[in-house]
Amino acid sequence: MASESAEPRREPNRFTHRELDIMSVLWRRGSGTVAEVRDVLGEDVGYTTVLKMLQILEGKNAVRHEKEGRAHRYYPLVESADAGGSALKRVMNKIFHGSAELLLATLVENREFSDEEIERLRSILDRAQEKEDER
Amino acid sequence: MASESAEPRREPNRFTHRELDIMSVLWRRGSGTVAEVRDVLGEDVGYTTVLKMLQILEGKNAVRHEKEGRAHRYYPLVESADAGGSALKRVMNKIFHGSAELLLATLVENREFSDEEIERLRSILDRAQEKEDER
DNA sequence: TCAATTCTACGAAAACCCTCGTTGACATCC
DNA sequence: GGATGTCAACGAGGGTTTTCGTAGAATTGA
Repeated sequence: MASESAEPRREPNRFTHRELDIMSVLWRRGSGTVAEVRDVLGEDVGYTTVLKMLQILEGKNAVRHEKEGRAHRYYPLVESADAGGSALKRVMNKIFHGSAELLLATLVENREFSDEEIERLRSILDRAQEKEDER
Repeated sequence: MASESAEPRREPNRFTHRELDIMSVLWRRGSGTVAEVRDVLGEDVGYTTVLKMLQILEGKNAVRHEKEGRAHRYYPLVESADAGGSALKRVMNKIFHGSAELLLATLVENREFSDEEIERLRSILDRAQEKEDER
């Protein structure tokens, strides 16, 4: 039966939907007040809702805030690269059987890339290979 | 009779956590009974829990089942490539600012790929480019 | 036949996620 | 001063997700 070690702890860098919406804004802008974040999200999300989510995220150590006049300015503590790495790993393992190739194939299949874009993608692989070769 | 109501409907191919765990097993194995799925997930998930999730997934048309003896055998209806495409798009937009390059860079950074793997990734790009050139 | 096992069905509890109403603090403008 | 606007805090409501207890049907084995 279930080991009762308590901790229904979530794996790190896992965000719910709304949390991700909000983190996304902070990553893009670097920081944001409640009002600023809300502006980006659209007026159909209540002010207090955004505030609450930011407070929840703060409780999870995903953001921190500083006083700015009478308001709070929130900063992301979790890096988007980290969150992205976790998310990609999850997607790769759960959906693509752990295969990066399958993942990449799906990516390029679902979106039409121009020659230049593909060139840039290719150069990312080149750089990775150089690093590999150095070892 | 104005059926207005703004669809709280979820975008297609979006799975919750547990749902994804279960779909993942079905994608890997091709199909599974409740007991089989549960074996893969580990004994810390209750039998009836797995059954319930499969029934929920069936209600969402993500799986179907056939009778097999006294048990049910479940088959995925949603393709992993479709779910993967949606998931990648979401990750790319929310976390990587819509940039496939950033996504790929993070992917190759987080995991060490061998030369052969990188070669295969490269050939995926080659194929995509050929298709592009044909147009 | 009886007991144990293995299965589905159902319902509801528990946990979590998201939302917003309300309050009170402070600031500004008249 | 009083009205108005912006802000954080708190708490609770409602929805969704995840879990499991219980019941009953079918099968197996003694």
